[in-house]
Amino acid sequence: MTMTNIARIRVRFAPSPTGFLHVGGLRTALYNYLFARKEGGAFILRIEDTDRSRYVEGAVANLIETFRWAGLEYDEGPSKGGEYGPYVQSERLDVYKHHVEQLLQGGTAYRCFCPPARLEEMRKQQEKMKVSPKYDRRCLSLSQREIEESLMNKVPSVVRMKVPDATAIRFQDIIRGEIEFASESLDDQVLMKSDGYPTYHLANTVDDHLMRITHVIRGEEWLSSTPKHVLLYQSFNWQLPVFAHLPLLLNSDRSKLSKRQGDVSVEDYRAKGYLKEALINFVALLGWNPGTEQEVFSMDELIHQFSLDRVNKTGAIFSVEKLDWINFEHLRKKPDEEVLNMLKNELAHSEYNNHTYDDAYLLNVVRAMRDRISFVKDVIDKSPYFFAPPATYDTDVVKKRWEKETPDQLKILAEEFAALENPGKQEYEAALRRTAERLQIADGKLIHALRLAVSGVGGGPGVFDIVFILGTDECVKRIHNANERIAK
RNA sequence: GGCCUCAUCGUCUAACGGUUUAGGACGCAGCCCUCUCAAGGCUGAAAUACGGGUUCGAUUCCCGUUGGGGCUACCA
Repeated sequence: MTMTNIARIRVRFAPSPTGFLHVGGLRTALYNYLFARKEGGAFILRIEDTDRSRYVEGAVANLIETFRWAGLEYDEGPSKGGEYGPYVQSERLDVYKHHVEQLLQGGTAYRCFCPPARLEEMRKQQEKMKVSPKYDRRCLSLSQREIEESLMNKVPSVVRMKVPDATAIRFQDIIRGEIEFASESLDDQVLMKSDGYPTYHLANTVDDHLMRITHVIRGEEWLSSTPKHVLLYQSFNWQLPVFAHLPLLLNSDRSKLSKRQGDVSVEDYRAKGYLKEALINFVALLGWNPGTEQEVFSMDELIHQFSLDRVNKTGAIFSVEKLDWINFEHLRKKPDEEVLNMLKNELAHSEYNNHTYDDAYLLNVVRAMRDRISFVKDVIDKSPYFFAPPATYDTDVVKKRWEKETPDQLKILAEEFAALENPGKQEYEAALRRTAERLQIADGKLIHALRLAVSGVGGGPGVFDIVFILGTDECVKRIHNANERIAK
């Protein structure tokens, strides 16, 4: 029996449904997930759709599907439910209304009837005078009667937070230590918009409290809004959660990771053929490391080793070279049969989708190619000759390896192959070496010519592996083809 | 501009005042292996932004400079 009465750890990922899940979002979600699983806590998904103008149809379904693909299973959230739902903010409007009312009563918030045009004009003036744009609190001095009158006349209004004067707002961040803001630097933030929807600041803090969130783990872009949230917690007299602001993911020029400079959505990487294990592994390492030299992790290993105090502070550039290597590492760990299934799926979506290949054949192809690829679809791209006879012959290789006596030599080799009975890889090799000796040419010369004839290219698995996989008949056919089509 | 924040190889990072000629990984180059291409093995080039302190001793602590980033909406 321990003396601690610390509540069960609860964390959340709270995206707004404005499009596809960003890799930065994936990392934030992952750290939340890893932390929850490591600590035996709960991982909650909450949709922050309070900006109706940016809402994208289908974004939530897409997000949920991406989570499912990535293996980020949430304990509470949309289409799953939970004790503290609903988990979609647009379904919680009455909750926010109620809480804003409370703030109004308590005097830590006030109504503002200023038209947008006035605010804009004011902001322009302030910028011109090089002072930081802030609301001038004109509506703070409205009398009760004036407020009621405007309300009655249905003058559009918002509710603003009343930031206290001359106060230092301090909070602890697990990753960054103590952070302090002067209240003067804070604007009287809008909490409730004129359309009746809350702003992020209000909805987010109210929900975090109501949903018993213990740790707020989010991107660094929220660091400067945190004092506003702290103020809100204080106004409600609520206990502060623990904050952890994650370093940002950056473009190669060190600006905040964005579109226009390459792929940023998880879907893009999924479509390119990256394994979910690789993407997860890679983003986990962007801002965190276990302190050992291990670089390749399964999800379970990440869960066991993850800890927030090994998250670092510097933004990390998302560069794909290492991701490719990690993908290769994860791919090579998969059993042949699993790669086979992925290959069949790739074939179904390739130009060879009207051919059928039997599993035993494809399994041989997989075994021959697995060390040579980073992506399953590379099997098709790098060795199309396993799926159709060569359509062309690499001209550089032809120039280097194809001589005028080559066709005759290959013809003899083909006859030699044809005479073999149920040959294996070794028998093909023996036959070739025998032939080379008989013709008094170097083994290599015949090998290279054979490779070109059956595959059309100069690289790939061992040539006897290729020949064995293709089979005698196919190879003989291809040799004759090559002899006819390669002129020199 | 203001506020906040960050600063080790090209990139991801290790080092929590001394065991450091600053370690690992990706990428890059070379060599070995080899029928080619890979994989694998070995080797190499490559970093503490700058300037002051503190200390017997600073990558590590403090201050400043510079540079980067975030925020500065009735967006999240």
